[in-house]
Amino acid sequence: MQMQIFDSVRKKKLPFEPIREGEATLYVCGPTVYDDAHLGHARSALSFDLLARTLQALGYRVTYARNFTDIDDKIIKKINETGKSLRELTDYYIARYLEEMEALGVRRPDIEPKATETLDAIEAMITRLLESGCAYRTESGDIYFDTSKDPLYGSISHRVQSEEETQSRLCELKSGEKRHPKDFALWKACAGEEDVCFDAPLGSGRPGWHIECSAMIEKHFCGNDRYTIDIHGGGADLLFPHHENEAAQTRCATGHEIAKYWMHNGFVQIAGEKMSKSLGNSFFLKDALALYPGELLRFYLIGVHYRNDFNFSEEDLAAAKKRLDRLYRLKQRLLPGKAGEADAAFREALLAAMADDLNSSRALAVVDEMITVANEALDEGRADKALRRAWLGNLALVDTVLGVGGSDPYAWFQHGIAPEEKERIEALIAQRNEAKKAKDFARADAIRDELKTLGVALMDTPEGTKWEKL
RNA sequence: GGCGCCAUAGCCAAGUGGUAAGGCACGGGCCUGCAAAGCCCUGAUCCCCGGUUCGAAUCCGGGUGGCGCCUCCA
Repeated sequence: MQMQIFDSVRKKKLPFEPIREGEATLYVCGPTVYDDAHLGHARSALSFDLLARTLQALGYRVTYARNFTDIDDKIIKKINETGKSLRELTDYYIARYLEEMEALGVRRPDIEPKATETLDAIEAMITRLLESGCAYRTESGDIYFDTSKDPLYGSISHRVQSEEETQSRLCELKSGEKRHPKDFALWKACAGEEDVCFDAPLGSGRPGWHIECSAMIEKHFCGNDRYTIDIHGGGADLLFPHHENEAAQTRCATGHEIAKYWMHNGFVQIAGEKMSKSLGNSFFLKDALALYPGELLRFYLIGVHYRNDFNFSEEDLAAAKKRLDRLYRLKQRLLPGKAGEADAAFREALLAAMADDLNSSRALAVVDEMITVANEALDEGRADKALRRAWLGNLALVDTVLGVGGSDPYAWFQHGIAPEEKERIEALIAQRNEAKKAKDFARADAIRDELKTLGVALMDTPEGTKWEKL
């Protein structure tokens, strides 16, 4: 099956033709670890988790890297505010990030490079840029990339600067500082006591943000003479200037393009507005995960195509919960039982949706239709062992490709119930069944109402009474 | 100011030239002691105007509305 990818530089869907047959190399811009992750970080991680899973399901050998920016102005600011060490602070947020991503079912990338562990490659790349004249040093000791040296600068974001803008801004530039408004720092000279500096042949200082990704990619991937990696991903806000700058650095330092395809995920919005740290309207994952199962958040978030904006709302989340419940009810009907091979037509439809630029929304519709067909056959008593095994196989495939539906259905419906509470609920259900047996329906209904006030819904089935936490 | 994205039933959301997937909610039905669950049935001509075409939600032009990038940002 042919994977189609929407390339955000060429702005169209293209067949994915990797640098090396049967392999796929992926690099995604990860978080700057100075604060808790929010739903936007989850969206990005989830989008590219789906990409990695899909490519794997299509038979590619995937090498996936996602970085941690662990040296940056904001991190330094926070260190100075809190009195913590750089490592203390960044290790803490990295651990939190990884925990939260795990709760969302995001698989760990193969490579998780940190800026502070890539200084050798960063310095090597800056040195090359200085030697080739693509970078220059200012009086203060900072090193800047000279965007005017790259004729292809702007080709990633399609941004062309107007002459006027360039002229007017140029006048404001102080002498001794950067030469052009679009030039950006590769290396920042040590700014004193409050700064975090590394000793380097370039002079004591620290790397700029953009150079780290280029250096990491060069360090961990080899590519061919035209591209270093197949796919570069990240949030839509990184297209400019971050990715433009990355591309320029790599182009000037190595003579080839950094990536063959670029993919950018849309934003998570709260009440129709972009959620961001600077706007102060962040919905942090730690708060979301305290309220909802990670798997539900995942299911909710992948219900919208990755390139569209996602508007978060509690109502929509509740609807997503009901939709996922349906999957787990089917699974409950099929268990205990062994999963066999997934149905060929189902597999084809699911993978076709995902291979089409990660159409997870369509993939979920395929799953819903499968659930309906299975329930229908089950209702009509024509579900033989082979069918049941295939359906469990389908659900296993959904778990592999989409990362949802892999939990135990009982655990799913009884999320957050304490053992003693569970005992009490089951005792009440036993009493109700006694009453039902004695045809004392008034008492049976009274017990059901009592359970309802505890947030427990009952379902009488041929296999006994099932219950769910609402 | 420059550049870009989006606008589909009450809500969420696929669909990128051939006469509108799926989910939630609503209503009706089957099933059930009654429910719940499950299944069946029921709903939109796709923001507005104009154009291209045998044919457009899908292409082009012009509006209106929302959002984003241009500074750190997933």
